[in-house]
Amino acid sequence: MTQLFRAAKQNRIFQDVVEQIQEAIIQGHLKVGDRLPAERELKEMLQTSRSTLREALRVLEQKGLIEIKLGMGGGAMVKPVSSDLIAESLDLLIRSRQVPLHYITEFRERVEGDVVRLATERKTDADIDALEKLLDEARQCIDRGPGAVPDFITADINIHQYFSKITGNPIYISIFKTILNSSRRYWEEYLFKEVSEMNEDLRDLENVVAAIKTGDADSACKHLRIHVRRFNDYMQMREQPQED
Amino acid sequence: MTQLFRAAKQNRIFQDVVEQIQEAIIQGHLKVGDRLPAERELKEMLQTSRSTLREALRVLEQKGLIEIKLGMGGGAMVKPVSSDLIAESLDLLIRSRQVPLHYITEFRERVEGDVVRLATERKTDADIDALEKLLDEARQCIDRGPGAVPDFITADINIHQYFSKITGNPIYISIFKTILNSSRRYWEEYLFKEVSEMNEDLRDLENVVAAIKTGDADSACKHLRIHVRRFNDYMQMREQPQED
DNA sequence: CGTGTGCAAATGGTCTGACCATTACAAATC
DNA sequence: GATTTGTAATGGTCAGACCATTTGCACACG
Repeated sequence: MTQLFRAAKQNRIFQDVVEQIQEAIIQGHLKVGDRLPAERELKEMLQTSRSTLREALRVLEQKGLIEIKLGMGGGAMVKPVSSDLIAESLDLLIRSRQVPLHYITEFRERVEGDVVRLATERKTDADIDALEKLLDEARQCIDRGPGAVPDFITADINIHQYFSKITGNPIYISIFKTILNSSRRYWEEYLFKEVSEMNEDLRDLENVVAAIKTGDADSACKHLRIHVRRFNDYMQMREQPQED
Repeated sequence: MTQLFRAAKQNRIFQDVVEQIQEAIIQGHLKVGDRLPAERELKEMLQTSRSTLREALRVLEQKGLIEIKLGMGGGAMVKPVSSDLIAESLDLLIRSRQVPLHYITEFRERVEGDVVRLATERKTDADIDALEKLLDEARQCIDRGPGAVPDFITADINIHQYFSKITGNPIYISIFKTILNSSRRYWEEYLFKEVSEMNEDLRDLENVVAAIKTGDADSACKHLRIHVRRFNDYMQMREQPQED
């Protein structure tokens, strides 16, 4: 009765292997950058077959805990846990349309509104410069005409993403990186069919940046929320044109 | 030149298989509840080996796209994409301590503050009843003495989680489900060593619920933020007692 | 007729051993 | 010294076998 518990392993040995390695990483016994033994060694240590071990490695890789390189000197390395892990899940959520658009919008409207508040408090002069440069890029895309819409969307995303970067909080940064990139396909499909809409979008963002610059958090938040809400309404109108 | 592109498959055939099946699911060719062919059939259709196919299935399973059951009549079923997918990523983030506690707290303080605002707007009488019942459970745990601390924490988590449920927004629900459960280990380690602290915690929550009940969103938000901040400070003091 | 029991088939899980493809490094060659 | 070539380590793939679990059906038994 010395080792209490251990060795249940339901069915599914590979799950057991996953948990052992994952725990070793989280507990710090395996540090970032460490290399796991080669598969043919590891299978001996774990007393399992190579196929089973490899299934476990696939899971760990998908979890973002390890990275596997090919060839001699390759193998499984422990990866730094990145907030980007949240990305794929959110992306799947949005792409599979399991979550109605209005929930995504509600989340974005409120949380990003809060983000620009934080950004207003924490901005530096360099941040303002960077934002104005990004606004300029967007402006140039509009001048280049309808062919530049994808670039305009990219510039738009960069601006929104920059707001979260100013907060310095990796959770905000990661969540917005995901939600913006996942929403991109909607924008490409439904928005910016006319130049006026690009101008409207740009004007909104200019207002937000101006408010951040002058330190008016309420105004920044307000303009951002109006902006998110308005373009959401455009998309919903065009997604379900049966509305009256 | 009829099939343009297809069949690049770098190295890593299983990746190719993952993408094909994933795309079929997202595009809707495979619907929720559909069963994939048995492994021995699928490997023929994809012209690959069973081991390679199985590595692909492990990845899809880890992504939460399919669920695999054992035995006759079992096999891989397409699962509804759940917001719970975000959970594991956040959990890994928090557990591996890659993100300093104060960022997590900042995120929680602000976003959960917003959640209780929403909850104040959307609550029903049944919600208030449920919340007061949960408060009562927490109260009873305190009466049961120090041994009931784990139960008290569970009750505490349930209350916070209920706030997000009232919003009805699956993104909020999923994010808080995760962040609360992941934080549990901190609370168990650092908090509630004395009854007074449990009482303090309970009083805070009672204030929030009371504000939600009377429809005072500002008050609900304020009390919640104070609460989150205060207990964060407790934890940080005890985590790094070298501070002066 | 109803019921329970056990067999059989389908299916995922594991194992073995082989071979291929890629990579790094060292040795040989110019 | 630079370039080429070989070699060994390592992950990727494959084929085929057997095991464990589950379901459903047939058959025996009451």
